Amino acid sequence: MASSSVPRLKDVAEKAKVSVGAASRILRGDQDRFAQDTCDRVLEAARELGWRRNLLVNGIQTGRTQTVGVLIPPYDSFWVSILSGIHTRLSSADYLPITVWSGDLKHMPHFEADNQEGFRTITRLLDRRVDGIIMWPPFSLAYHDHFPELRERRVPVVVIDHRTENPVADTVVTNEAKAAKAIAKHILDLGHRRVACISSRETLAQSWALERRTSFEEAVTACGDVEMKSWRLNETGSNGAEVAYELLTDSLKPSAVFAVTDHEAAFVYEAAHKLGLKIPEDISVIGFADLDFAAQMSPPLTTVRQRPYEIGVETASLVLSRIETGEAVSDFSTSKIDADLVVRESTGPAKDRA
Amino acid sequence: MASSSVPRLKDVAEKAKVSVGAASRILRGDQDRFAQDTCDRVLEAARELGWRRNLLVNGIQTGRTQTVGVLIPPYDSFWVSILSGIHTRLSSADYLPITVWSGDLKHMPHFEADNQEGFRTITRLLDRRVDGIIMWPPFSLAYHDHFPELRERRVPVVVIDHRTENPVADTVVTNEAKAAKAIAKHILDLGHRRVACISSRETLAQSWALERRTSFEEAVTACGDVEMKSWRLNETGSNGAEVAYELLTDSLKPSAVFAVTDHEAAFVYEAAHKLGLKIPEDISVIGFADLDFAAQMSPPLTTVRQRPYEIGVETASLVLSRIETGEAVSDFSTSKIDADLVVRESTGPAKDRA
DNA sequence: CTGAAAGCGCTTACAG
DNA sequence: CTGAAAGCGCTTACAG
Repeated sequence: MASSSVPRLKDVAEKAKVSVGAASRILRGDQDRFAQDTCDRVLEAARELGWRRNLLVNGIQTGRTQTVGVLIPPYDSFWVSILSGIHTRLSSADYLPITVWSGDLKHMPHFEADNQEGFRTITRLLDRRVDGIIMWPPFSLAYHDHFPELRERRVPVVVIDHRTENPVADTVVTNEAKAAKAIAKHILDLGHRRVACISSRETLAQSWALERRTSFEEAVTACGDVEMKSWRLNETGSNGAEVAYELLTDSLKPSAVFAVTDHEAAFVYEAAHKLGLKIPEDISVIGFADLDFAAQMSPPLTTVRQRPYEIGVETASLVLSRIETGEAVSDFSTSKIDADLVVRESTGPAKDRA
Repeated sequence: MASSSVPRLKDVAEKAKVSVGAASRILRGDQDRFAQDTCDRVLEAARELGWRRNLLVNGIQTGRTQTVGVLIPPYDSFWVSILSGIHTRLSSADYLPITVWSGDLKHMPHFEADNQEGFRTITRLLDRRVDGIIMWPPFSLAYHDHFPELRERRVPVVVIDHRTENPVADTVVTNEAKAAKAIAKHILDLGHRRVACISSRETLAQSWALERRTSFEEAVTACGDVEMKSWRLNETGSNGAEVAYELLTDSLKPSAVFAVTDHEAAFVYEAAHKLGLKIPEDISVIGFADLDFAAQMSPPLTTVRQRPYEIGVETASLVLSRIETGEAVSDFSTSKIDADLVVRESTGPAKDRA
């Protein structure tokens, strides 16, 4: 039957017949300094009124809001798991994430359409005084562009899957080189010597794709007698099916294809189906990420299982420790998380060794 | 080269040689009352210092933080699209979502393990003074349980896909009855007369499943000469494959199965495959939701496409308008969003009409 | 046209 | 052991 909606500390203090200061101290646990009896009265009053500290006040007093801005959309199961790791880790430290992503998820490329827009989004978060920010590649670009203005806010930023020449933030990535070697070994061990790679668009926001492809190329060509050739999608990423088709019908006549993510692997499946090529009898296909649909494909896709949940946890831990330290950093760190080859049924021995 | 990290209004005022009050008014756009020259100085100073209003202060002064708590995990593509709709709508009103979900997404049932935990989560949001809350069913249960304590906070709550006898919040749901009729009509038109339904667990948090199944049963049995029987999963939802198997081998010998979501439909596919039953030749299967994998199944699944993005937008609009109005509501509303039958290849004519 | 003052809800030295 | 006062960053009647 309380008439005022939200009880103030003043109400508690009055009810317990103590000063606001005393009430504040007692409710913060500073109980040694007060008479048992006083403490009881205050605690009881607070309970009865249902008083809860206004965390916003803490925010303006300490400069810490215990919130972290998270600029990652649930693009696919990889990013969803990353988000899961972030949320869990943040939650365990009693931090809350504030997430921003607008636009229909079906048209994800929009997320990188406009660095100006990205900057505005980052600014909105900063206006809310988030203690730190975690972002995926497209926003990292916007951040990089506006770094001079943003740096003065001294808000730690951790970026996932995005590396640049002059890093302006801590970074967490998958250990691409190591994974590439494992894939190359798997393919070469099966006897494949004509190898294709289908990459994604390799836009600025996809430095991971660039690195993944080149790491793979290096690892494969380290073995002398291999022919290999790489393809990539167009600017908008709309021609996956065509590129896959082109690749399979190329004069190289590849017996194995490495797709930079499972998404591209799906295009290869599609094209192979159209061409009447059997997987893995005619063509071996290997993906990357182990997205939720990979095991369901027919045949089940051989791929590299990244550790998105771990990436999320690691990323969150990194921001939290940067927040903790509170110092402006100049030497940004890079954490590399391993990934594991998962051999399923889309890869098999090369029939010919022409 | 600013030495102090974040500029205060005081700094701006000093730089522009005006009082803090004047600076505040000018920066809020109250420029008519001030000399053009003064305005320019203040605006310029603010720009140079990179001053940005501390939104937390607004929060404590007005009692409005322009944030909405969102208790929805990205469980599957249905919920992801809902989140997308919510984020977009909220963003357009310059509100920001604060999302909470912990626990590994792989073990989603945890979300409903503990209403006490759910209550604590809601409380954490409230402590941050969110202006409103949107939640999915498992949290709705926690909210319902603790409604008496929570009501005093006067924070509007909108619940998705959860209906109870005594609603304690506005609700947005799919128009189950209408969808059920469309499905029933489709199945009956194809000549099926022995119909099975596989529901989910139908826990308290799955009132939608209960309603969906019963709506379907009603719609089907409205046609006189039909035999129908329903199954549902066990408490933990772990026996989908077995239930599907059981259903297909039941003495009913159903020629069509309606699965309460595409997830259950996938179990039916699996069981049919094991039994050597062809879809749709031997058994027609129809799902619900049109999840991201539905069109990829073989054969592509006939299902009901819900409108999650629209549900998200509608839900967000509802909280926003409740926040706007600011009054405690007693007559909670229920919005029903339509869903559309998508006929693909998993349903076909009944061969026999025994 | 502009400033001084009180206030939002709470915390924390500083007195007593 | 407890209270009065100043302060966090900003806003807004109220004076002048």
